[in-house]
Amino acid sequence: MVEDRKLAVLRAIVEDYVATQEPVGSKTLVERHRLGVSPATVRNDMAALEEEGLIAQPHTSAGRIPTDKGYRFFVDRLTTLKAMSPAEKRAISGFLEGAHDLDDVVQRSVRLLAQLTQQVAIVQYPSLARSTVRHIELVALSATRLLAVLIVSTGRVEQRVIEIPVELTDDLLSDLRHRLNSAAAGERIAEAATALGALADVVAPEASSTYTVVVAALVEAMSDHRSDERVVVGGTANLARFGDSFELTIKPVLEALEEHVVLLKLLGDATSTSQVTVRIGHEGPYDQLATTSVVSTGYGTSDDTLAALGIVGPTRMDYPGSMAAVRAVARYVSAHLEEA
Amino acid sequence: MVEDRKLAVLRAIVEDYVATQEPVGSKTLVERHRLGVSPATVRNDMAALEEEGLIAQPHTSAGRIPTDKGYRFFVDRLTTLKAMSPAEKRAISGFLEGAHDLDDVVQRSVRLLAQLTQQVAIVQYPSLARSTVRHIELVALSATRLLAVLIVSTGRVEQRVIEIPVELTDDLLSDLRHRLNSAAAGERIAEAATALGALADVVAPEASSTYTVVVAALVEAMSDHRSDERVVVGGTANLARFGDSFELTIKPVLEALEEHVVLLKLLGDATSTSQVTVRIGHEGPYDQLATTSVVSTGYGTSDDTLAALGIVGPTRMDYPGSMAAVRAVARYVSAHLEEA
DNA sequence: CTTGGCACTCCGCACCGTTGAGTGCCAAAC
DNA sequence: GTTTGGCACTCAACGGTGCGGAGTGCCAAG
Repeated sequence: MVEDRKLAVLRAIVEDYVATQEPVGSKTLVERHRLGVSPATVRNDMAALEEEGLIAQPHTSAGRIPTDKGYRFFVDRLTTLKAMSPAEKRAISGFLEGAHDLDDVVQRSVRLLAQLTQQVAIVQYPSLARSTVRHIELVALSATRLLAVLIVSTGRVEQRVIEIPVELTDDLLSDLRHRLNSAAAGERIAEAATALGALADVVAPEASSTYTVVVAALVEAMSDHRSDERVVVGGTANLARFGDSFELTIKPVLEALEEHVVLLKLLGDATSTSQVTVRIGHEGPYDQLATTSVVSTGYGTSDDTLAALGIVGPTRMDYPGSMAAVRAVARYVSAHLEEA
Repeated sequence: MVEDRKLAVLRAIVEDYVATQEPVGSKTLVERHRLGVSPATVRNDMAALEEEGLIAQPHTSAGRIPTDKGYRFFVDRLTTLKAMSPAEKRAISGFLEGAHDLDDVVQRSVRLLAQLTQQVAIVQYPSLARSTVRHIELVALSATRLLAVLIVSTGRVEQRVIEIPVELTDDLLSDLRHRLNSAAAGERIAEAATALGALADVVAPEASSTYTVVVAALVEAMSDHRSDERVVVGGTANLARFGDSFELTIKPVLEALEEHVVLLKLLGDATSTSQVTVRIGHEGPYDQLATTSVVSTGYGTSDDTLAALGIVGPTRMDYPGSMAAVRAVARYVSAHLEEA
């Protein structure tokens, strides 16, 4: 009974603080939420909550704000994920509707997520490593230059321009094309790479040098993890709502957003789970981002998560709303990728 | 003689203000620049410059700062574009070296430009409309689904998944592929689109429905101006150096950077000229960006400018340096595109 | 366990004089 | 005619001071 009220108080503090961005005192609390008890009682509860490290006072004669631990508790125990309203659902699927390009899908997802959550959104490109080869195309640019194009199931396209040691003939080219595709098409990237390597023996000796460079370039493209590191950011303008000190809060975030490596680390383990993950303040790996939280999740086909997406915002954020939005967008994007 | 000194004073004011971000007074001015006259003389000159609207005082007992008109004068008449140092040149070409992808090139250019100028950098993707068709590829996904891939000279790749009304055969596919490529390959996008349309008659009647949908999809992809609107932004963290009021200066810029349409308007006419264009403060189309300037230029092959790139920063910026960097990067990127 | 009362703390704000950089103007010097 | 030193004036920035009020902790009574 008493314990229940304490949690209600914690919830009320979190909600109020998130809404007003100001430390919340006992009086305002009983006014805004029908707690049915007096401010004095609430004060006692607050003292207990502070004892447990769930809330804190910025200074003696101020109201309380939740600590990271308090938010954690709130997220883990006091939150049920809001479902999206039908209108929101329509908005989401409508927003993704017109995209025919992978770039398009990613770009739209970022905007969508940023708009829904009013935070900074991050979307990682689907990992090359976990997708399958759709097609390999070879285009002759000149007698000794070749463009190799690798088209992957998610819609990603990798290209390489290759210098060929001998002159190309149409026959050689179509033979090569055929061999490459029958070996690799439909395979997952890793298998495709080994399959291509294994082909080396079967080739007529006069073509083998050409073959070698082409395969090498393709394998290189397949194992190019740079492309896994591709990440898109949006909604930076939402940082304006922080209201916080620019130097202390916004600058580090902007800097982090510039560094894709950092972003990937922020999205972190989310890549490999379809659960929504929340990382609050100091729980993250960067001290400079001690006042920011990350809400992220993996997305991809039903079999497999391909990449992660999420949002970055102040620890003082609307967790239920953000989590719901992140989950919803991930689902819709996954569905969209599935059908394409 | 006297006129000359007045201009020297203007130049000194601009340079000092850019360096210190603080209004500059007559005394500091004679100390830092060897003007060979007394502060009182400088004060007279300043009064004259203020009369002409080239400088202004934020308040009565403060130093002077250049007006937009003052910067304009400085840029037009007092600036000679610094050449890049050999070290910088090496850095630039080295930075672009490893890029094999168009995405890569664009991405690297943005970072490069942001780093060189310490400002926010913007790079527009090469316009589809002004490039030529390199190759068209058709990949059968299933009996009635087809992936059409359009590869363009700049390295851009457009894809469309197409539902086919009748079952596909290998023969039909390779016939189609051959016809499409011989009609379109090497042509500029606009010509290619019409050439494809004109082919309609030549096709065997049983294939004509397939032909129609494929051509329609390709023409649609070619005339898709969304892709011309693609723009990449980098160096947002450099906004931190503004030191200016967040709400008044940084927020509007962040908002503008979110809107690609706005960005394209900012780059503006630069697309069609290889000259470096400077737009100072209120000269731009957005009132909210009255305290920011844009330095931009077109880039592309030697025959043709394909797109624009540039930087956005406070009106109080290092114009000679920024202009030199923008010009240099544009040149190197152009060269890089040329050879690929 | 809850509540009203009360003394206490301390932030935020407004007010205020001081300081100093910078100006404009003028009369003398070049 | 230009340049210069001198001088009075202006005004933002800064540090100190003094409330007012929100919020607390504690205690004794319900």
